Amino acid sequence: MKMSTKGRYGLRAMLDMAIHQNEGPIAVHSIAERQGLSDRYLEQLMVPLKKAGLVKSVRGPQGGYVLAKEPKDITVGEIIRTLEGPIAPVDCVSEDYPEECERAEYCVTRLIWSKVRDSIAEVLDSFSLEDLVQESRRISTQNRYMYYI
Amino acid sequence: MKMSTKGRYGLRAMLDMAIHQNEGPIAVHSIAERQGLSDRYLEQLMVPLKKAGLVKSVRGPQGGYVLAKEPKDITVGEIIRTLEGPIAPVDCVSEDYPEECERAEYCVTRLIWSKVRDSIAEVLDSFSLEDLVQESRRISTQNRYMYYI
DNA sequence: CGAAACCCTAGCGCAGTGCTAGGATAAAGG
DNA sequence: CCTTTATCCTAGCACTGCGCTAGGGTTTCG
Repeated sequence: MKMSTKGRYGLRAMLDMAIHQNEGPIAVHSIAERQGLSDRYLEQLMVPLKKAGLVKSVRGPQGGYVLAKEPKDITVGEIIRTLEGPIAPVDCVSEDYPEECERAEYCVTRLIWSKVRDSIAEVLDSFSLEDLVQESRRISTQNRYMYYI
Repeated sequence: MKMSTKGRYGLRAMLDMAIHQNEGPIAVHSIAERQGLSDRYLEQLMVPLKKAGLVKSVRGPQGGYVLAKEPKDITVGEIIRTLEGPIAPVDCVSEDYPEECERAEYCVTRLIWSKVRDSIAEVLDSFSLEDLVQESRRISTQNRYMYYI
């Protein structure tokens, strides 16, 4: 039941972009530097994010990535699903195309997994990037007006 | 964010034992047969369950495993934690010994992960084996009094 | 004594993770 | 035009854990 670095790094990158939203396109290497991540690896995570319509890219010098929507319209759930796939503690209760076994109809444990899935989704969908930016500001102003993520 | 077969098979085995609780010690191979699992593999899952005090073993012929507590006193959460380890979508919010990085204090995304952890734990801890047995009976009586899991 | 069960350890193929690497392509600035 | 700066695209690779299989050893009942 572990989240991979894809979801974690991706969320941090998206939050970083939301915080620096008014600074024009942001290069991957500058996000990676601030976040202490490999830029070549982070680069790869931007591909699905772009495909999903969460970010837009600008090529060439002074290029980089921009959020494709307002932070308030991007939920954590969207980001995680884009990078980690549909939420599913087990395949038979996947949000997309659950691979139900022949016992599914009578499966009691399956009820548990679907409740777990829903509770995870509920948390992830209840937070927008905007919420995280505000929370970040709140924490940071308590610490010499520095932005930490 | 996937549960491994350890937790899934283990929970099914425990539920199977709860359903056949009044039949004395239950051999691993009979559980495996009913559940369609490899008995040698299931055998290995019994080791941590025994260590955790969830089941007791009886050796020799007519031996097998018995629940060490009443089904109502065994939660799904206990079983899953025993087989999958502490609940933790990421290591820095593990229930046991979170490996906090130096940014933990100011980390906004960490707040999300801790809420995810809590919501998972809340679901898993709210169900006992007794609950599942009853649910199983309810479903099964709708289907010719057969026990499905 | 022998069969039936639990117990213990080792190994192994497979898939996914978390990168690194080498380039190709586009665009802005001189 | 040409260099620089960035995104884009593909490949590969070490490592880890998963999901078993296998070969025994040990206890206990009839």
